[in-house]
Amino acid sequence: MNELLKNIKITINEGIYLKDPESSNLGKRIIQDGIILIDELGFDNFTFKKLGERIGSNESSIYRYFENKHKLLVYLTSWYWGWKEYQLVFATINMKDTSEKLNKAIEILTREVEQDQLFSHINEVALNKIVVNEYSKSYLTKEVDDENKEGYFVIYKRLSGRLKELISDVNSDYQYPASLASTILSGSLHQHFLKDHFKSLTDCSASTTPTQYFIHLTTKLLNS
Amino acid sequence: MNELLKNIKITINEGIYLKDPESSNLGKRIIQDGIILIDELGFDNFTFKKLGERIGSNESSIYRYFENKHKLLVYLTSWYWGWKEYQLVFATINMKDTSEKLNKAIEILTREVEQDQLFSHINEVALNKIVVNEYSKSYLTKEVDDENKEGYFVIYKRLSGRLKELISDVNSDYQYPASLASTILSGSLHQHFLKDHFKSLTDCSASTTPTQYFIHLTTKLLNS
DNA sequence: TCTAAATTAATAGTATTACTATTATATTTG
DNA sequence: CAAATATAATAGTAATACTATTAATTTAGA
Repeated sequence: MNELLKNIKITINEGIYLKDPESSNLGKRIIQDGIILIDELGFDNFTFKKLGERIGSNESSIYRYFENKHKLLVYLTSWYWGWKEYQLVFATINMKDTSEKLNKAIEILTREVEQDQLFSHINEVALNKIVVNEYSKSYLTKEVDDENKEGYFVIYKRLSGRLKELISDVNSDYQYPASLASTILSGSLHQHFLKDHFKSLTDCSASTTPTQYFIHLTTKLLNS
Repeated sequence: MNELLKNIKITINEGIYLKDPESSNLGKRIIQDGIILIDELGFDNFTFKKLGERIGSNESSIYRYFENKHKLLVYLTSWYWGWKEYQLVFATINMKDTSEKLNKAIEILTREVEQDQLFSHINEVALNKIVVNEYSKSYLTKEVDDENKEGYFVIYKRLSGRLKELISDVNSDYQYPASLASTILSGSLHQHFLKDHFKSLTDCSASTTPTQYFIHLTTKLLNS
């Protein structure tokens, strides 16, 4: 089993990068240290120059992998959602009960992230923090429609679609499965953000998790 | 009544601006044309230089009102939430039935925005688009905790608190009133965004509104 | 109404960002 | 081992996000 897993690679749309960062050592360092540095500085303060300094390489070399830092963010967050999708599919594949399956999916998509040994150069905990703090910046742009057409957000859309299907499998009469799926996905990031910065705006805390909130909400909505 | 309304001014935390833009003609043009220009260019491409050119004034004059464009965004979005709060309070003040009151509040907070004649130099339709596309950028920063301490987000927090109270008034046993309130507020912006750019991720469209989705969701959740 | 104070406009300048281009030096591959 | 490819170093540009200074204009008070 572990041998099989070693061959898993999360596939990212080729239009997002100029050169596949998985194809070289420098590329992997760009990803590995890029994640750490964006987490540390925040995306707004992050520059390729700073990343170059950090990895002992040159700004211009990084530009040979990614056109600009926005594309790097799209790459990293796509990877994150691909990783979540893989977990979701893997964990629910043998489940038969639709409610159990949906609850498992919600758990995977809303829970606190832990390090995954499978992808050694990726710090998933830091990457999750990037997704919570910066994901919306990747699509809240004037170029969103063009980039969407180019397939930059396919992984996220596919994941949201899977969740929507699971919702409809539990209750095919529910009228808003797509909206509920997107509410869970983006709402979960938001609740995690609120518990770290705006405690008064959420009931989530150390003892109450976004997972509990969203499972309760979904259960109530679908079981009438 | 109209005379009374004419004196309404939405009060913004003084730390957000250097000089009150409501206090001068130039200040009002900064707000009025700032809204149009941010809507047109997107916040990322917006600069004080471009705004200066547009209003026939100088970049450095704008800096005397706002330290930087981030503060202008915080100002504009605060104003927006203050405007929504005023609508909410005004519309629900004489209502007795708690469910009716909550539904009215959700309607006000999630509906399509229309021009308000009361505030002549503010284009609320454009401002709403700014809030949908840019609001999260105002708090997804490394400075969020400091700015929160300074009171930059009080209006939004107060509004979310009001919604939370209305939720609890309908069903005091519901365990997640604060999370539900923030889910409705930020989720509504998100659903509006999705229907414009990612139709497959939402059930909202010309015929189905975010208001319907959130009222259905809230009703189901609170009435057991 | 005149003067002083305050505001605004114009100009210039700086550090940083977000790149591009060129060339030199490694490294890999056939 | 040569050729191809990748990387590093250097330099340069246009735009951004400001700050400082001074001049012109407006406003407010005596």
